[in-house]
Amino acid sequence: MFRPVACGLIPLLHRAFARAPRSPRSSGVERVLGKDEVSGSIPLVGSIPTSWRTGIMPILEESSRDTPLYRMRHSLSHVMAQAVQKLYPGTLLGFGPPIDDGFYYDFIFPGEVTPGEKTLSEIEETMREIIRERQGFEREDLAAGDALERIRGMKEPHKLEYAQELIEKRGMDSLSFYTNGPFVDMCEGPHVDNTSKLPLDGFTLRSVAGAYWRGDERNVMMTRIYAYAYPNRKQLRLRKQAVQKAQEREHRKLGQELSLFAIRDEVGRGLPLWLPNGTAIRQELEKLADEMEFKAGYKRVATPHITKAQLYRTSGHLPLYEDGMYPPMLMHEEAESGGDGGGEPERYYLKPMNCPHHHMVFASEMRSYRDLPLRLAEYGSVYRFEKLGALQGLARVRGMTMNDAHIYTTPEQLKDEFKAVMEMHKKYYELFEFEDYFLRLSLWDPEDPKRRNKYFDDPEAWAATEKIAQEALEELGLYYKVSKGEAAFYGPKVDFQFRSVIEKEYTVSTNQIDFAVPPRFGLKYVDRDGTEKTPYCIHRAPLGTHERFIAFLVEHYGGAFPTWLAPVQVLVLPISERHLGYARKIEGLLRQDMVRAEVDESDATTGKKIRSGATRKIPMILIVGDKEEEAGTVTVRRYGIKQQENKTIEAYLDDLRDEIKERRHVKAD
RNA sequence: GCCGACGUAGCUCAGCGGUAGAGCAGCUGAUUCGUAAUCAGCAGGUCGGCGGUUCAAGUCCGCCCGUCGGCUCCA
Repeated sequence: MFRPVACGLIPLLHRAFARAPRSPRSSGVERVLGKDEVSGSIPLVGSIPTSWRTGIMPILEESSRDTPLYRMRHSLSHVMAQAVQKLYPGTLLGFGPPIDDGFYYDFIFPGEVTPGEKTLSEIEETMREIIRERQGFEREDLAAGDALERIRGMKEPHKLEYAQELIEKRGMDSLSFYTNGPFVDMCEGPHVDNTSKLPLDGFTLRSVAGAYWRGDERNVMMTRIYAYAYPNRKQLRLRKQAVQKAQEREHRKLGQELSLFAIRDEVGRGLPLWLPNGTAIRQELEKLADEMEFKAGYKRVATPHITKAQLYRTSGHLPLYEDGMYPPMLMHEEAESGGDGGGEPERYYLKPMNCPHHHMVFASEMRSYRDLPLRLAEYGSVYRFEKLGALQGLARVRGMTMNDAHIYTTPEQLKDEFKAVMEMHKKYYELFEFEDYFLRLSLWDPEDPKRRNKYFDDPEAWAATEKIAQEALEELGLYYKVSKGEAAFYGPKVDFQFRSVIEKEYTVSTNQIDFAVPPRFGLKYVDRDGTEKTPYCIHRAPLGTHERFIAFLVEHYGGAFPTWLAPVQVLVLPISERHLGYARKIEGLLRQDMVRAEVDESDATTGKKIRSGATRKIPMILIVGDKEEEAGTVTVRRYGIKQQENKTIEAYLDDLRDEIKERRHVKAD
């Protein structure tokens, strides 16, 4: 929804872990794509079809740009540009592509004019006038030189810049132009043949946003106008309704309604307070990770929140990520270690990642090949100074606690360990019943000028580790998308990409190979032959961070958690005051079983108490009145399920224990 | 950080130059109730903050802070 359909690129979406045919050998680097190719979207309604949900490997060929929907949206974007230039003469153009639910166009408005959302309806009206004029779209292909001449005449500097790039860097020998009415745009097309084909009531201008030219903050800030566009009013309305419905599941909204977390400016932006309900979920996740990691041979460690600068110089993080770190605390009482004796104060940083500390744990004693693989795990809290405008509820924060671990391996063990981590992800994802996500294999891009200094320049090591990561995916039969230039600075990685209900894409989990940092720390193990060797390191976080992971869980379950995860698992509901004693007795039994239970002690009516429990999405309400008290039973009313059950207390407790222990999902009606 | 929109009670919102309102939540009382809202009362707001215009400012203007939507970055 947010990304333009880029030109000439074949988007691939792979539903990982799908029970689909093994990915053919030809998948992978042969299919390396540009780093920003389309990723489609959850098709709320009428978007470009993808198989995000169906598990079939979708390949949107270039021809998919030539759908009626695409043409319609693209042509509407030209109509919008024409309308804007009519209303605000002198407005310059950027890009104006169709997107998954409509289109946008980037503009630079002249002088003091900065249209806000109030002017959108005016632009919309002008667009409708243009559509009614029944303008024809005419295509014209010009040879490179003539094309440049034409664009110079159009006085569109950004179009010119792009045209020059197409000709000089990409070697195109001609460019195409589309004319409709008085409006001419350099554009690849295709378009509808006449504006009369455009739906007068199928589009609406949605928002005004700033956008840097070509997405680079060093460039000029343009004004982007977004629009929804569908073939007719009904589909447009469906889209708007779907967006509204999605917002009801948004973790920020549910987080407040369910009292999971709070972000207070008094504490700091991006620094969430975990309320008791949210903390219960964190504890359950930590229990789960403890169990999973213990069984897989991981060892728990615990490391401090602040550390001397030298550690991050050694790791290589400081020069690369200092902007992303909280500024240092200067300790004037201590001379800087690793300094030149010039009396500089010691600098301590809040840790932005756990790996350097884990490397120090590795280095704390002599290691033998017999110690490997050594798997060090920690739910570690880290702090990153994310940009103000980037913060987003729990999904992007400045303080977070990560399901982190570092696995030190010999070269021979690397692939198997990497695969074992993938398998662990699979177990987790099956447990949560996640389905809508895809894997992204992120590789080195030595050509990327913006990041040339980011990477360790060791082509051989990159090639070797990228091969291992790719083979691991292939051998597991996983689908994935390749993204050049998205690797970590220390090695290739596989990211697990999810979309939030408001269709933002996030990395939730990650599995990374690191060949670069262990040598910088001088990490060694003594091999079988008595020589010292440097281990590889795997960084992995299947449960990501509590913050982002829980944000996704909230949206995934719409706030209605399975019993094992629910902040309040059982609400005991006495019919009247005389049943309070019995209700409290049951609550006590549940508490002794470590079940998060409450009694509704209000004097509201039964209907009101049920409503209030249901509003809190508590998985089970136990109704206890005369019948139950006499028979020693409870009446179980599950969230979202009409059919009630009456059970003895003992039977209920047994069933509940099993359900929680097995972390079962119980489907609503 | 940048561009735009928006900030009224714990929550959802009305009021848009002339004495701050509603519903829900909260508290008190009555009610003791069998499956998604019992009734009544009370309390709750320097209308985000600071300046300005005006006889008079939630209401108009400016700056700041915050929230949301984008751009960028990332777990």
